Amino acid sequence: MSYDHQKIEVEARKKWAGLSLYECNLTDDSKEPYYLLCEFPYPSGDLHTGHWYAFAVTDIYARMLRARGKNVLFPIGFDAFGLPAENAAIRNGVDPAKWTLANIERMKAQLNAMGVSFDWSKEVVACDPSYYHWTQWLFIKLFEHELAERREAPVKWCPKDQTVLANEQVIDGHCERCGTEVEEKRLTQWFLKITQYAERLLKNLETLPWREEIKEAQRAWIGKSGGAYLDFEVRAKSGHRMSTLGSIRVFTTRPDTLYGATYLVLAPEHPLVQEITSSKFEIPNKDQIEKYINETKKKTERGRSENKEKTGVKLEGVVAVNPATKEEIPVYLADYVLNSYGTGAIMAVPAHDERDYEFAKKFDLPIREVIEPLFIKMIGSDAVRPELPLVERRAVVAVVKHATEEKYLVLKWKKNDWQGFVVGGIDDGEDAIATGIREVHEETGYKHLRFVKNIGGRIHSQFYHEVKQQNRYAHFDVVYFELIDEARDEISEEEKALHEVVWIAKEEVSKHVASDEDMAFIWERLQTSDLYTGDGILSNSGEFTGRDSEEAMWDIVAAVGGERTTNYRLRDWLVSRQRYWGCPIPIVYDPQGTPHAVPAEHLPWLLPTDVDFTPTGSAPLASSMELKERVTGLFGEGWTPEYDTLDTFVDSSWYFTRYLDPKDSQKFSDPAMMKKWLPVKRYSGGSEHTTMHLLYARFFTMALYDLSLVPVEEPFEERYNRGIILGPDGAKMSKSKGNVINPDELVGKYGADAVRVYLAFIGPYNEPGSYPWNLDGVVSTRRFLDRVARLVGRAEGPPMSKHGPRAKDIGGPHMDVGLTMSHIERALAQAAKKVAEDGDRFKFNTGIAALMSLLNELEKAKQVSKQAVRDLVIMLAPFAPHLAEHLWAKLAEGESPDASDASRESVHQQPWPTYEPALLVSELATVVVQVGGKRRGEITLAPDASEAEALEAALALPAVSTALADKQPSRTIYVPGRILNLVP
RNA sequence: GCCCAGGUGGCGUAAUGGUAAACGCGCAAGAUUGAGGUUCUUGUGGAGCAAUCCGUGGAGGUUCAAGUCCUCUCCUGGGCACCA
Repeated sequence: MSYDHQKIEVEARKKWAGLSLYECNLTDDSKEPYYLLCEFPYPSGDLHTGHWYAFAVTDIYARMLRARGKNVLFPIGFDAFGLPAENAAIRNGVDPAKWTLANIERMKAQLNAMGVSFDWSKEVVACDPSYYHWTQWLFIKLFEHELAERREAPVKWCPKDQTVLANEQVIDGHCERCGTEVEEKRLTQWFLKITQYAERLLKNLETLPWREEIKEAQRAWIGKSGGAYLDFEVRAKSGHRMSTLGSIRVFTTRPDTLYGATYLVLAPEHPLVQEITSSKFEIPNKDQIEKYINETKKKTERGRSENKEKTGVKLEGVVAVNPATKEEIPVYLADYVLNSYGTGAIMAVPAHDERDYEFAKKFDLPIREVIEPLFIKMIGSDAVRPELPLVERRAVVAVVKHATEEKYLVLKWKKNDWQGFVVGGIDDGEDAIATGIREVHEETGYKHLRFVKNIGGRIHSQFYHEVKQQNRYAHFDVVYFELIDEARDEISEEEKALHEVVWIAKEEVSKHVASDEDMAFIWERLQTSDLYTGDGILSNSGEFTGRDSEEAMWDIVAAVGGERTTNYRLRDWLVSRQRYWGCPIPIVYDPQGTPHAVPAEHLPWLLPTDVDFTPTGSAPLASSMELKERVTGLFGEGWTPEYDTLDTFVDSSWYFTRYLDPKDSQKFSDPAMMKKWLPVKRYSGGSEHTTMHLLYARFFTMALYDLSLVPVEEPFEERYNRGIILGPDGAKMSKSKGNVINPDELVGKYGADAVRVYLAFIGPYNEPGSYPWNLDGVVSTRRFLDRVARLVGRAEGPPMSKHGPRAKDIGGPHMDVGLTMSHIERALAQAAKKVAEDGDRFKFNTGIAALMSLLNELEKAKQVSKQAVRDLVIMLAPFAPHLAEHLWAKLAEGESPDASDASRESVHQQPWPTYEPALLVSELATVVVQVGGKRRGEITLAPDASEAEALEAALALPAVSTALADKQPSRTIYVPGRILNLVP
């Protein structure tokens, strides 16, 4: 027997509509407030699986919290400005407003069909003038406090469509609509100064109880790096002499490598480039430079980084002076340097930076090593012993290649298992090559070596020398030899006893030297390049040579008059959009072109409707006569409107405050309600909003907090990112793959409740995983709901009022043996606890599992009290709201209506089942008996049985005595109610 | 390349350091049924007749005891990415 989901869904919704169950009374102080928030959707018109997952599952928690006595605010609205409406207008000539509002109506109906308990009385719609009135008002507040400003910035421009493109409309550097190559154009645009808040946005993350990965993503996005500004004098040729032209300021995180800076690189957009090329100075390759700058302009910043091959051009006739070495070094333009980060200029240190290295190799620039690696052994038997002094030694590592084969010489030390290349101390007056030859001869007998090269510079190593029993601080030269022939002298017995000489094939060497960090480093360096990007000991660095690079870094900055500073990857937030369907920027310009905020009495600053959407090369609002006339009428001749609209992320940066006072025409929100309800207790959303939306909303709140407009600095106390639902094939759902599951179809077939329960049951909600959609899963959750319906059908027992006897008091003679009423009571208590607790952690999958277990117990019982079934239905109600409502009514059939329950007509008004805490402690516990950690049996005891009792019971088990072989355990570990481990 | 999160039956997954696989799907056998479906019962990690042994990506380690803690490693997913 199966319930008729379509019928009961319609009936339930009819009932709820009459009761206004979900409307939150914001001013009710009798209950604890709980603000549960879902990201408001874009009204695309279709509710897809992702929406179901986002809203239906979060709704379970909203309903659960209401049952548990909280005053729950669970609002919803629409993020209704945005590109799709405008695209529809361009394609089909429909009015974006009409298109959007029609979609909203359709989505509302779909949302209600999910059985979601949103409080529609708080609804906000971002494109409604009553909402964007306050988006504009808040923007003006930011403008008045100089947190919004105008600046020139590039936009992506499609020359064929004559239109500005949003970043997401640029596919691989081409226009998504016509495929034309995208160009960059500079326009004066509005920015919000989020960078001023970079440090606070970063700092506050420490105190937010969010998942580490969400915080980490935000940290990466903010991208803080400490470093210094250093100034390089620039000289250029004028006539026959070089004369000073000024200085170039660079930003570097590695001022310790300054002595290795062998050239400078400027971003092609760097202001000095313009200055130099247009000045009287002689730049022989001016044409070449201009050509390069133009080529760069065509590329988007993205395109510049996609082409990994380094490009650039030398600024001929210009040199810079390295402030440390006083050397003249060349200056290049290259697009691997971005004008928007740091100062748009870098000092290039090819020996210690990967990108500079690549560039230097390509343009044949000098590579000067100034950092030598230092290895300090921290673990193992050769770890430095802190109590002993360090003994410094000059030494050599000799890497020797076999004469005829691709094999390398490795020594295996017998005493301590160490293996590596030949190592030896340099004697007085000896050079590294001679030392290498001598050591190889002494230790291996080979006598004909050909010196090939030094590998990199010196390396330094601190370790404990086990044979010599002292701490060593060795400074190694690394020399590479090839064997000329295999001629070999006999080696001394003494050396033979120390180590074994082996030849290792090239591929195997890394395995043999892996255990020793410096040997592994040497081998790696021989195989690849002489690039080293780590810290270490300074070399070739004048007075700083020999010092630790990290420790000497700020002294070097001071010595050249540099300035310590911090840089952020985060850029100011560009909010101007050359679009129609967005919030108009409430700014007008006076005849001199100075921007002024539209006075508050003229807000909302309405979006004009007489607009031509056909792309003409200027912003759509520029075509509105009404807007022009409005401005002239209000402010006078010569005044002009701002034609850009705001990024939709601005709309969504404050909507959660509007829910607290959605209809207010006097202020953006109510201060008392904000004080009571903010921050949002739990914010449920998608991981795609981890950086942009979440960071923007945090910035907005922080800025408004500073302006005393909101009472909290951080808007969201908890943030839960949901996983994603994949297609049945395990791939991301997409129309082109044909693996899209349409929820409507399943809802029609199995009912909204079965789909809700399935989505909740599929896995933990708040983990970043992804779950393939499995059709059988919906069938199985429907089966579970059918079983509950059947159980209600056979429920018996005396009618129970709220104040009547609890189930345990009415046990009586018809109980099944072993399934006493108290057994059922226990099962109910455990479920009530677990479902609530798992709900708090958004682990609805195990919550449902607990309900299924409870159902299994109730089904096993021959007689089930109505009270027990009622409790089950109440706990099921958040998951399957329609069915629970139906079953609740069925359970009440034939009972005389109790006056005191008039307000509890719906199952969704019922309190969560309560239970005696004592019921959670079972009478008997199964204790596992282990012998030596292996399971040998189990005993059943009272949960608080003593160790002696447990031991006695355990020793009575044959398997235990066999395993003990009649010996007494030397030790016993007893965890009451869990385990008894006997250690022989 | 760098950073983060994960790897557990045929599948989704569950396990405060304490019986690995709860709950469900699938599968198998049986009961009910005129048949199919539904429903119900039982079984279901691997090897073995059994006692028992082996099992949480792999290799080590800590512990009386490790899926869980530590080290290394491989794989998958996500974020960032020429950010100086």
